[in-house]
Amino acid sequence: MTAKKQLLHKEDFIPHLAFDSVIFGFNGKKLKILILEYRNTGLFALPGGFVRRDENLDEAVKNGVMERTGLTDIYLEQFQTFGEANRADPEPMKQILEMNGLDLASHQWLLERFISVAYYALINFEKVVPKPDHLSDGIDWYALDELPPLMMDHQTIIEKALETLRENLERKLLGTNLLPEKFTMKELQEVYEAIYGAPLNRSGFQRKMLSSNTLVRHEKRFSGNAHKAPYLYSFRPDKVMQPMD
Amino acid sequence: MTAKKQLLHKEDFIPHLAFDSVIFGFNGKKLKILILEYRNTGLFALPGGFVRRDENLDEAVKNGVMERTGLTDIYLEQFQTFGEANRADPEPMKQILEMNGLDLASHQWLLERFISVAYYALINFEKVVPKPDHLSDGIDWYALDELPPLMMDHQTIIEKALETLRENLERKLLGTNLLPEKFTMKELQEVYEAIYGAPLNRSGFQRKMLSSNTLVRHEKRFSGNAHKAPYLYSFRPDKVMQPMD
DNA sequence: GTATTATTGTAACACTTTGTAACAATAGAA
DNA sequence: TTCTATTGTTACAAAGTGTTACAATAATAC
Repeated sequence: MTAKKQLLHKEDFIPHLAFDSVIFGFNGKKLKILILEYRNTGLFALPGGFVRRDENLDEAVKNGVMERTGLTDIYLEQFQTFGEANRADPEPMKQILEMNGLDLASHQWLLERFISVAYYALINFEKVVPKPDHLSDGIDWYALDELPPLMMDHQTIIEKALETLRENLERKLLGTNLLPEKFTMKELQEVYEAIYGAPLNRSGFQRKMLSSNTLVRHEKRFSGNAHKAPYLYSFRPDKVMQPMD
Repeated sequence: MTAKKQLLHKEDFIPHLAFDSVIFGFNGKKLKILILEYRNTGLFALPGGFVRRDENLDEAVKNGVMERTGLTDIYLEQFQTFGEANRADPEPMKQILEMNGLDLASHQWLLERFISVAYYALINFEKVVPKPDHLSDGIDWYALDELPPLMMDHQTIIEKALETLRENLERKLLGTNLLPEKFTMKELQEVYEAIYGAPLNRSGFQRKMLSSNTLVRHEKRFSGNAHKAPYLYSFRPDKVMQPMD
């Protein structure tokens, strides 16, 4: 057997503090989330990480999400900190360390209690090439209604993320971040419907969007189908709320 | 000189983790906040504290706010975690420790970086008897536009708290928590105006509140003044959102 | 008693927003 | 040329909002 590796040095990180990220993408039909699968354990979890001793919390999360998605410039929003004393069972983490051939003694700190600051991210589905982290061998998109059983309180974290996303959708024009630069009114409506989980009235939706003075109309898009071609739109950049301000 | 005391034992608490509370009260005219003044330092700060190693985060905050206000059953809501690497300057904390005659070596951990989870509380102004904590000799109500200069990023924390309170005011019927059990329509309107910082239309406010089906009308209140007596109202308990769920 | 004053509850009106259905325009296929 | 699916826009009713007006009324002054 090879010597056990050390990967996460205790002295580099703030102890007992972690972050988790709920990374939303929209594939044209459904709202999806990136989920990690840990090597040989059958354990699924949200992408997360730890905060270096001299690193801003926001930066740590930004870096973590960048590494998983390959994207810079990501819409990221902190939504809640989870601090129940018993939110983590150390057993699964122990399994993960063992399966990765890591030295248990020097990674003991990972089995202790963690307070986790949770963020959600909105990304353009088409641009992402998901990449597993050091401890996992799989990362994949899962629809909200087809999630695997998740570690710890990650199911709760996702539910809270979705709740916050719904509350902020219109106020912060979050639709932008889930769509390509230019999109049709129908595509925009489908994003809204995927997030709300309910159909919206086509006419009313169009009227509200147009009257909100947040869209710029561009050329039509000819899809090759036998019907009237829709206009393309983009969001007025000055109307879109920036992340983390 | 007496031997230096030890008050906060490092081993009892989660390191690098704190909480701060923005405790709102309404005195009938203005929205106010509880601010601590540290002994002989001229330093002002939000009431806060640390989390014991086996204690739920929410519980730690609840206990902290209970100690400052003397109230149980407080409306508390977590709204943001502040994790900038440089949010704290260790000097003021050093001063506070010295002025309290505390042993610097054993309290060294208090001078390190802290991530702070911020909560706001809404309380019935009349019922509170504010009590300073161990390190401070003063605690007082300050109107939002008359705050003293505050330590660290506490001014930012207050602004964010107010922003969140405004966003949640109607959706979560937060007005209840700042008023006595029974109140007049005018008093309710004054709470809203204090939070929004802007006057509201009397007739429209009344109509909206009554049509929202969230108020119960009780007997009139005769104030002894020469005009029509207003009805008293209370919120329908089943309509009021509970804290922390 | 009666008049007076300040405040409250409610109605009235215009105006805006929203829900819903309808209709004309149009890109491609038959 | 006709047909089909989808889109942009209009029309109309219903609901909601901003504003003004007015009647009701609790205490005081006379």
